[in-house]
Amino acid sequence: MSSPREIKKRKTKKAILSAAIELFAQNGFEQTSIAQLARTAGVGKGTVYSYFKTKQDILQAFCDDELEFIHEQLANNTNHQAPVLQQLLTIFIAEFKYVTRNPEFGRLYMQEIVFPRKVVMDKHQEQENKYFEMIFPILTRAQEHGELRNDIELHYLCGHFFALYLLLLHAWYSDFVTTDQAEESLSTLFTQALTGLQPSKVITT
Amino acid sequence: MSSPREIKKRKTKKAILSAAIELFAQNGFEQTSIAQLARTAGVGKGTVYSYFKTKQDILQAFCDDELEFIHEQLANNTNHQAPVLQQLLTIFIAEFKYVTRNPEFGRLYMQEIVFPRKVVMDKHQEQENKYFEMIFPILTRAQEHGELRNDIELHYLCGHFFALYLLLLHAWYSDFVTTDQAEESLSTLFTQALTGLQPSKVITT
DNA sequence: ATGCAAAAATGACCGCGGTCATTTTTTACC
DNA sequence: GGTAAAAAATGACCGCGGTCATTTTTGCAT
Repeated sequence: MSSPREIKKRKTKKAILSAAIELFAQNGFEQTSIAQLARTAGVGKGTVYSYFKTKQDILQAFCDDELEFIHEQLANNTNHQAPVLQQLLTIFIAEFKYVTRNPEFGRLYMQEIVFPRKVVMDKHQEQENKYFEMIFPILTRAQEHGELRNDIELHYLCGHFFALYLLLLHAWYSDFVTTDQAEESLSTLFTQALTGLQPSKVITT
Repeated sequence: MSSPREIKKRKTKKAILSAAIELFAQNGFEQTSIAQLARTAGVGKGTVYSYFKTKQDILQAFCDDELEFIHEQLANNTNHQAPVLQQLLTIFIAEFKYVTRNPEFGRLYMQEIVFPRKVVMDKHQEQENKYFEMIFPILTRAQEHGELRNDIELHYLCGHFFALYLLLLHAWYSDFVTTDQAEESLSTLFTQALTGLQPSKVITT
């Protein structure tokens, strides 16, 4: 699998991605043309399109890589003894910070993640599974510890928290909450979701 | 406000929107060019852009109008005595059905609603307020009836349900749930959100 | 080394969304 | 009705994302 051909291809792909990172960061996504990107990467315009289907895909590939790195970081540094609320907050806020660091990238990235085109579904499924793999263990442990109901399917449980994370991002992009307020808001939402939206008629211990 | 000029402008705008509806429905959004749209509407290409900032805005205007109509319909036909779960389900499923009828439109529409560009923020705020105006009364009544906790701010309460609605759309666009399963899934999610994700140590009545 | 087929790179080319200087239409005033 | 200023309509034009027939490079058998 490491024929000289493959090696060169990988190098070219890296070159394109490096050029993309540099130019996107410097001039923004929309303001960077493929021609310019190709020139910076030292390849022809057509070459770019033999490595990436669309301009979007270039951004997607970059963001996916970065996020994967962050997830690995988190996975290794998570305190599995901490309350589930704390663990999830840490993960989602880290992701939030990353996604909103460059609002333009984040917007385009999330648009594609949440409402994917059929074209990129395969990549998307794969990414989603990685996501589950990160969250599921935390939720399972929490279920075992009695922190979470175990009559709720893991996908649903995961969905609730993901949904609130999406809500936070929506609120941020709509200027309802600032970056400073993000953690507090998400914490409130998570807590409310845990305790339930309807009044409990009795005292909870 | 009804000077002959205004009247003609409205007529032109209608013509453009009508052409858009026809062509978008017939050939899809991406496959419809502004030149073609302008020809069908019987105006010049530039004229289209003096009525709408971007191609996206045309779709947005169309969807907004339609959804407003649906909301009015619902507002008049809602049974305010029904359980809050039922009322919310009716509204969100109606909206879901509409948004997913044409997956391509729905995707582009939701992408813009959930992660708006700064450019269209004004329109967006306005739309969001209309949304609150529809949901708030239901939630307030539910709070008064003791169906919902009244120590949760209305925006947050609204957010929880909206978040789960977004999750449903995400799941649908990711092929996790089919249209048939939508209502059941959303019902499950809403119920879980109401009762809470953590075990209640006691009996709820 | 040489020839040759497969793979990779290329840039001219296309139709598109969007702009803007110019033209056409409308309005208001005498 | 004449006319000048304001408003609206227009399409040639631009740079873009994306395609594809052609050229260049590569890997391999001789």
